[in-house]
Amino acid sequence: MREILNSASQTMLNQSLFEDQDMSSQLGFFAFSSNPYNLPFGCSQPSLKTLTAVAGSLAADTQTTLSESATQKQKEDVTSHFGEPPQLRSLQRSNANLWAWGEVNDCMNSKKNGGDNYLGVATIKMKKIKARRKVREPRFCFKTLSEVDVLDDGYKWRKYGQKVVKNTQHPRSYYRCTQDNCRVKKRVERLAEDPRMVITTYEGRHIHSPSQDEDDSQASSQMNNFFW
DNA sequence: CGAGTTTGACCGGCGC
DNA sequence: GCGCCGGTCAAACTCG
Repeated sequence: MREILNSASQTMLNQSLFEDQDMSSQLGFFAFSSNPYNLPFGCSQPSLKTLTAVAGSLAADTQTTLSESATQKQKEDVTSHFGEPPQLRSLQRSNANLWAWGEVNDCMNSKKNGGDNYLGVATIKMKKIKARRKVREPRFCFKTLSEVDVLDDGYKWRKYGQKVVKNTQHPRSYYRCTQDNCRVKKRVERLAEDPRMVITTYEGRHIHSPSQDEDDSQASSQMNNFFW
């Protein structure tokens, strides 16, 4: 799995996917059908682009895919934005997974249906969020099948709050990076529809390398590149 | 004893 | 203006 992650990381770096402009203006999700290594991976709306790049590296191993319920328009939009790489075709054909573009729109505290204007809705939400908080750090959100809430991403986190969010059974936990001067936060909650799924949202950029055991140092370093 | 967690209080944005 | 809600604070508590 680490090799796959590293490969995906390199692919994304090569394609300069994580530009601030994209990250700060868009929000999305990237989902995996299983995560036996208990590692967070994947990201965000750069999603359309990222999805294409990362899924190309991961699909065979993790059965990652656009959901069957993705509308034809959504698939066409992906194709029109980024061509039709082999990876994307493989995603569209896969029957294995469950993540819907509609769910992408619904996931962040919204009960509204994403519908056809899936990007439009996400953009509107981000504008609302920006209006509410003047400074909004880049955010990544992804969904992972995991029994544990807090995924080991190589960084040290300190919990600073927990909140029961309306219409959800499971509390949302708030974490901050323990490193001095590092203002990265993450939120962890379980998906109401499927409590086996953990939704992790990162906000901000780490200004340091992950703290890791020696065995993992190389991999974690590349994980760092993968995310930020 | 220091680091991390828990949890009720508080704050600010938003909708009505 | 008021109430709701998500996010944060901070004191008390737990753990190693």
